[in-house]
Amino acid sequence: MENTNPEALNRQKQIKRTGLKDLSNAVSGKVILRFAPNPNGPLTLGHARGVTINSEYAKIYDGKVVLRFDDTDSKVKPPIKEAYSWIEEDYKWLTGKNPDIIVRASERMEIYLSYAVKMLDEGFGYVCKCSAENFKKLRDNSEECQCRKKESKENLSDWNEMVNGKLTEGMAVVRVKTDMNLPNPALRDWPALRIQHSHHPMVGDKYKVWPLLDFQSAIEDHEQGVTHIIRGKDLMDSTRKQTLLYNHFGWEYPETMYWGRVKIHEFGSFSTSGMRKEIENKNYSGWDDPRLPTLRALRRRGFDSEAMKDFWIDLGLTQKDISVSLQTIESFNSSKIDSKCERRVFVRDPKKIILNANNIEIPIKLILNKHPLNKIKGNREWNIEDLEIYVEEKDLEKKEIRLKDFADIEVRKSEGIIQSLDRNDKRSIVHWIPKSISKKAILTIPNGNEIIIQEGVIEDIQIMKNNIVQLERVGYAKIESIDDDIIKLLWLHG
RNA sequence: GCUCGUGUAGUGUAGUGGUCCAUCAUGAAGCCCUCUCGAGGCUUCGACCCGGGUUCAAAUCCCGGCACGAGCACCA
Repeated sequence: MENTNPEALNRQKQIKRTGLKDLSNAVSGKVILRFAPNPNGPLTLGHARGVTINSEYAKIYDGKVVLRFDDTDSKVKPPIKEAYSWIEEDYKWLTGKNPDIIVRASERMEIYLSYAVKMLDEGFGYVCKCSAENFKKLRDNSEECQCRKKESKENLSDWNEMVNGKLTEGMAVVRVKTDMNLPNPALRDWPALRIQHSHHPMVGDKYKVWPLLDFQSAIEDHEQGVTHIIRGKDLMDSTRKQTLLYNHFGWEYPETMYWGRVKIHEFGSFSTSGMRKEIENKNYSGWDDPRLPTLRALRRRGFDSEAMKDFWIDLGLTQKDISVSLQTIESFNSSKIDSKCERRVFVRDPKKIILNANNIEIPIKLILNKHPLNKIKGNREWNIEDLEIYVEEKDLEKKEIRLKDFADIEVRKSEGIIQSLDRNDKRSIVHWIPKSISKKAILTIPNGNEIIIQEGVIEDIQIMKNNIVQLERVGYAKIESIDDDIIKLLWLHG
C-alpha cells in the first residue's frame, strides 16, 4: 500500500456530514420546488417532512416553494373548506415563512381541461368507455381496447359529452396513449381525467370532468416551472407515467427524488380521513386533540418548530422505509426548549408533612434558580416558615430522603424530622413544595389513545398561561389555563 | 403474477474502492453534580442481510440469493 497509495496511510477520524445532500442539477436562484397536500385536513407530522425538506432546499438554493392544493377529488377525499387556511398556517408555523406561491388545482381547471383537449386533438389521448374492470383485463394481457382506435374527431365529441354532463360518472375516462406492451402494467394507457358530478366545496358544480393526480400534477408542475420534485417512493410510477406524458408534450421532466415511508411508533397508522371520522364521532376533541399526530396538536402541546425541522433534516432524504420513535423528536425538542423553560415543582398525589426543625437552625426563606444553569435569570422565593410541605406519596416509601435544595429528613408518619441541611449521604433527592405557595393543578397526559389525568399541587410562582415549564423530576408541560382554584397543565414530554 | 425500490448498532443516520478494527444522534446501563429517576457533564454497550466474484485493497464495484416495502384505483 505504501507504494500504490501512500496517502491512504494518513488516517483521520471520519466526520459525519450533516444537513441535506446536494440537489442534482440545481442552479442557485433557479430552483422551484413544490409541496402538494390534499386539503382534507390540517397538516400532520408526516407532512412535516415534505414541508421541511422542500423549504430547506429552497433556502439552500435561494429557490421557491409552491404550495399546491391538490383538490381534484370531491368524492373519495373531499376537501374541507377551512383546511386551505389551516394548511397555510401550519406551513408558516413550521417554516417561519409563507410559501412563495400558492395555487389551488380547483381554480386552474380551465388549464387542465385545455391540455386534455390538446391531448385528444393531437391524438395521444383518447376517451375510453370501457369499464374499469374490462380495461384492467385488457391491460393485464397487453391488449388494446376498441376506444384506442378512435379518430381525434370522435374523441373530441365524446369529450364534449363528458364535459357537458351527458355522460355520467363511470361511463368514460380520458386515457393517455402510452404502449400496451410496456413491461410495467401500471404505465399502460393510464387514466388522466374522469367524470365526477359531486359538489366541490370551492367551485361548486361547475365542472363535470376532473383530472386525476398524475395528469393534474404533471401539468401544474410544468406550468409552475418546477425544477425538482421530492415525493414519496410510492409515487415512483407517477414519475414514469408523467414522463411519458411529458414526452408527448415535448417537455422535460423535473429532477425527482424520493423518500420512503415513515412510521412513528407512538402514533400507529393514522390517515387524515380516518382522523376526520373519529373527530366527527367525538372520539377526539378536535384536530388539536393532544393524542393526534397533527401539527396543531403538537404545537398546542409545546413542540418547537425548529426542533421538528432539525428532526426531519437529520432523517434526511433516503428511500428506506423507517420506523422512528417519538422519543427521538422529543429529544430534539428538549435540546431546543430546555434553556427557555423555567423550573417549577409539581407534586403528584401530594401528602402533607410537617417539618420538625429538630433543633437545627433553618432558614425561613429559600431562593431557587429559575433554571439550574441560570440560562434564565431570576429566582423563585419559597417561604417555609410554617413548616408545612407536600411530598409525593411515592417518595415517602423511603424513610430517609433529601428535600431538594434544602435538607435531609427522616419521615415518621406525617412528620419530617430534619437531620441536616447539608447533603451527607447518597439518599435520593426528591422534589417537594411548601404548602403556602402551592396551588391545585391537574396534568393531562396523552398516552396512546388514552388520556391520563394526574392531580397534584404546583408551585404557584409566576405561572403564566401558554408558558412551557419543566416540572422537576416529572417533565415538560404547558400551562393551558389558570383559574382561581386550579391550574391546568398539558403534558409535553419527559 | 408483472413492475419498481430498499437492506450499516435497539432506532435513525454518515460513508460512493484504501483516510473505516466504520460517523453522529437517539436508546440502554453506569458514574458525576453545593443537590432534578425525566436538566447538565462523563463512561460503557452496540452494526456493514447472506454467498460468490473483481482487486494488492470492498460497507463501497459485479453476479446470485434472501428479507422487507411500494405501485399495478375512474384516491392523493
